[in-house]
Amino acid sequence: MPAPERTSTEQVVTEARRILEQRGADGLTMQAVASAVGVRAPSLYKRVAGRDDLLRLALEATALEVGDRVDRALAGAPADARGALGAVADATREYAAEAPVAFGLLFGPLPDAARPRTEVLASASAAVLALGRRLAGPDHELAAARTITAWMTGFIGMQHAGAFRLSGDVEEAWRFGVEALGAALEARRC
Amino acid sequence: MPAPERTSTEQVVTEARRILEQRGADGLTMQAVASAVGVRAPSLYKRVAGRDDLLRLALEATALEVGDRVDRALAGAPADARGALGAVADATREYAAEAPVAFGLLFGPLPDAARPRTEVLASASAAVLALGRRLAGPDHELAAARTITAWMTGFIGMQHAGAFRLSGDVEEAWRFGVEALGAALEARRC
DNA sequence: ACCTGAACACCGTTCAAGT
DNA sequence: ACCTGAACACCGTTCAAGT
Repeated sequence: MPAPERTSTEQVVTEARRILEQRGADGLTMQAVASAVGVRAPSLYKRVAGRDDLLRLALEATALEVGDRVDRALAGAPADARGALGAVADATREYAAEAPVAFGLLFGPLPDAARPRTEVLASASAAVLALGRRLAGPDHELAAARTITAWMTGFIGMQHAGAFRLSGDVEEAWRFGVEALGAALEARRC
Repeated sequence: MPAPERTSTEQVVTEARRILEQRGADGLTMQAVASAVGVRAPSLYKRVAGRDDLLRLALEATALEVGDRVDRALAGAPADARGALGAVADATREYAAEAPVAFGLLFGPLPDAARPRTEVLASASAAVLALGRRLAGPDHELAAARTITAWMTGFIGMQHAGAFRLSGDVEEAWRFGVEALGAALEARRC
């Protein structure tokens, strides 16, 4: 005797991401998600293996969206490599401002079951890898891409953690970093 | 009628940090800490306001220890600014390897009550501020310090999140970043 | 003054029973 | 085939009662 589906994995993940941003990581409970999609908590286990699995799906969706945003920003970016770096960095930072909780969790300490799979992270950062090659040349493409990603995610994390609250111009520090990194990576090209 | 103290705030925080690293953030429960220090969970509320408050104390202790390590590394570092940057970066990364969970949480999304106070983060990063001045000069000291901290914490976070798992030499990427940043920041001095 | 057991509201998760 | 209520083990937190 079939029973009608009252929700879908997609809707479950969408609501999970909304709740994550609105109520924080602690607010992401199975009951909150269930009530948002109109079922009871046990029904969610037909769609996901558990809370950590649901968190992983939410974070992977976030990672893929970051990748999309970066791709789109690159399409409309200046032709020079340093201009492209600025476009990638700004697009990433803008996205992070829209989904700060998920973005912050992406590179933080997580239970294994909640950790985004490496392939998903890799596919989401393919554009940054190409940017590393444009800036620093093929010999240093991976190291350059990692330097860029590390700086961006670190800066954004510090900003949302309030580490910049006391003083100084955050925008200026961001532009300073973009320009310093762009110059440094180009100088390493061989 | 006084009752003897069976534990202390210091011991509670020490055990909380140990449990945090051994069992992860989810493993840090009031009951686990209470049993480690030899009392029942409700007794912990004589020492801390709640779980988030205890987490904050643990993270602040971690931040101060990072600062100590960096200070000591600087004392034995080469006299040139770029050598000092390498010493600071390596000391930070070594400490993060010893306490990856706490270090990763430090700049991640946290409930307000668990977030380390800005003054504590600032005092722990005073040495990096001085390093920023040595590298980039007084006009850019804050922006340079933020660039350094952002890159270090981002890199370390990515490493522990497993973002580097697939390929490439992580050590090479780290040294590449240190050298690129050192050169870039020195070039901005005026 | 600190510690405790008992209690409360809430979790994640399992599972037999419904349709 | 999916959904549900009931149940279980576990949380954080409060508080009256013990010493």
